[in-house]
Amino acid sequence: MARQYRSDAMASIHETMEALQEVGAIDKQTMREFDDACLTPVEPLSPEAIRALREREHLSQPVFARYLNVSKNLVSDWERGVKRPGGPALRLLTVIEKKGIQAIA
Amino acid sequence: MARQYRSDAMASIHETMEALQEVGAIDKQTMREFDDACLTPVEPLSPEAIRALREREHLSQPVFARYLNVSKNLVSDWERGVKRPGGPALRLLTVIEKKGIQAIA
DNA sequence: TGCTATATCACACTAAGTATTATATCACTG
DNA sequence: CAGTGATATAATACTTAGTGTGATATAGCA
Repeated sequence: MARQYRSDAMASIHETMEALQEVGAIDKQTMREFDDACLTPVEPLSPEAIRALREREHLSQPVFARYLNVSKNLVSDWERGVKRPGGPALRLLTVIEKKGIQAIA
Repeated sequence: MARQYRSDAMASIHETMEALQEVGAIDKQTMREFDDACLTPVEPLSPEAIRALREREHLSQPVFARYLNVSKNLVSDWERGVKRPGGPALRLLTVIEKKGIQAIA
């Protein structure tokens, strides 16, 4: 329950804020700062953390790779520490970590 | 309601399948094929489509960039057709297109 | 009048991500 | 037991996505 709370709350708050902004009740500046505060920070993931994440979802490397829309070799490289997931890839992994694979399926 | 149906159904079906597999009712092979069938395909996005997507969410380039965990210049490049979003970035954009920005917030 | 945010643009750089190929292991099956 | 297929690791070479810096132009707001 605690895991779901943050994102659900954020979703409804965001909708409310958007409505207020469209109606002119709050200015763009406030909306901008709100959006900034909304962001879930991304922290680097260790190779072990990536493997643990994939195995938590009961997925093989090839299937996991297709979920992320990357090549299967890249997942292998991530898990062996040969390469590090970058900007958008790191965001995807963070989303899966927080909300599960169904969030992006 | 139609927009939510597919992913919600997929989520619960996936949970059921996982439970069946853990209990040994279905084999890994079947699970693999099921996972494959689950994937939402990613189609390339035109520069205009990316811009339309961002504006639909009422986000500036810098804020949109922070949601995706990319630099603000890259979003500008995407929207002007200078660069094309690749593997993981394309998956992120597709998720936002189908489920909204709150899906990854 | 300035201040701030937005957006376009140029440029050089790093490394993420791709494709191909090969190998070893394990599970399933005829 | 041999054979097939999926998984995972591995090496290599290549392409380009993505970064960072800095400059410019514009529009809205105090």
